[in-house]
Amino acid sequence: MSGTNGYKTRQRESILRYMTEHKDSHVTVNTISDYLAQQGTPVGTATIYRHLEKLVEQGTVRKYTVDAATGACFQFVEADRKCHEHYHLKCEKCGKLIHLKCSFVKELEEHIYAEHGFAVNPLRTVFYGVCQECAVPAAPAQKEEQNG
Amino acid sequence: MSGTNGYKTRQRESILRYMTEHKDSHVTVNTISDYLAQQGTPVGTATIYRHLEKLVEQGTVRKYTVDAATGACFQFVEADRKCHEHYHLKCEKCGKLIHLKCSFVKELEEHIYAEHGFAVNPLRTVFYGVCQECAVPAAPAQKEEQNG
DNA sequence: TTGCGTGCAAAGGTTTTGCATGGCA
DNA sequence: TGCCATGCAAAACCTTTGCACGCAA
Repeated sequence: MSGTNGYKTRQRESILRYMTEHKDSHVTVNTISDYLAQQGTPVGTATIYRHLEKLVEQGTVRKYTVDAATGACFQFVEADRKCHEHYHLKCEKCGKLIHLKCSFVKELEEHIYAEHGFAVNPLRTVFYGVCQECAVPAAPAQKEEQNG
Repeated sequence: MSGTNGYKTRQRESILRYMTEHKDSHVTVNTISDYLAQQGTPVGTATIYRHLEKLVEQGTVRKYTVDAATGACFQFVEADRKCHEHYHLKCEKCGKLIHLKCSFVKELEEHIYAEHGFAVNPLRTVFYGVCQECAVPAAPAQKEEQNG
């Protein structure tokens, strides 16, 4: 984190560009790898992991580990946006990820810090539950797959 | 649940007993496997996974996937307790898991349901952040601890 | 030139699966 | 007896690591 943060390489550019161009979606290393390969600018898996690790440390990218078999999901984080007010809701049935922009959560965050001495990290915290569509009793999906 | 849920076997009893006796801590499959082996009642890894999977579906056990390398953590859930008001705070630095009993969170839960149409599942939701001890640069709490 | 960045492959880990056997009902 | 449960091992998966080479600075 001190000063210069690495060389400017083709691989780094490709990864960073991909992340910025997909800032609203959650992607896996596999997704990135496949995409870059199709674009004619393939990047080794290990390299992707190494870059993503640094980006997570910097706070440029946030990381979710939903499942060990599925692998980790990464999402680009804009420095300009108020990402500390930006939480996520993840539906346990359809796997959909919903962006939650809500001042109420911000209040809770302050409450937990003031009363419980715990500084919540919105970048990592995910609310699990059931979304509106999946809650409809007409279609009680029991065992759905986990997509992104 | 759908009627009879499997045979009553020694392995099943061992796993269930272990989970109920460790309801306050978070254990991995490896932990369970080692413990049962030491107790003289070894159970195959695959069997543990298969049982745990069913227990998670039933809601008897909750599952956390912190890291792909570390593996999933499982915790027994008591049906009697008001677990729907019981959230968890997990420190990203020392790994400590804190139980949060707070009416404010309950309010947020209702707000999200009413305003955003999303039914939060407290059994699965974990707030990530930094605990009081680790926030002080002088004395960080012990590492790698996963009880709670 | 210096030393980080990269890719390949192997190693490490957790989790799943196939199949023959064992045991509950 | 019928069929689920079990265990073993292999497979599948994501992720990390070692090493030789390439390339930015």
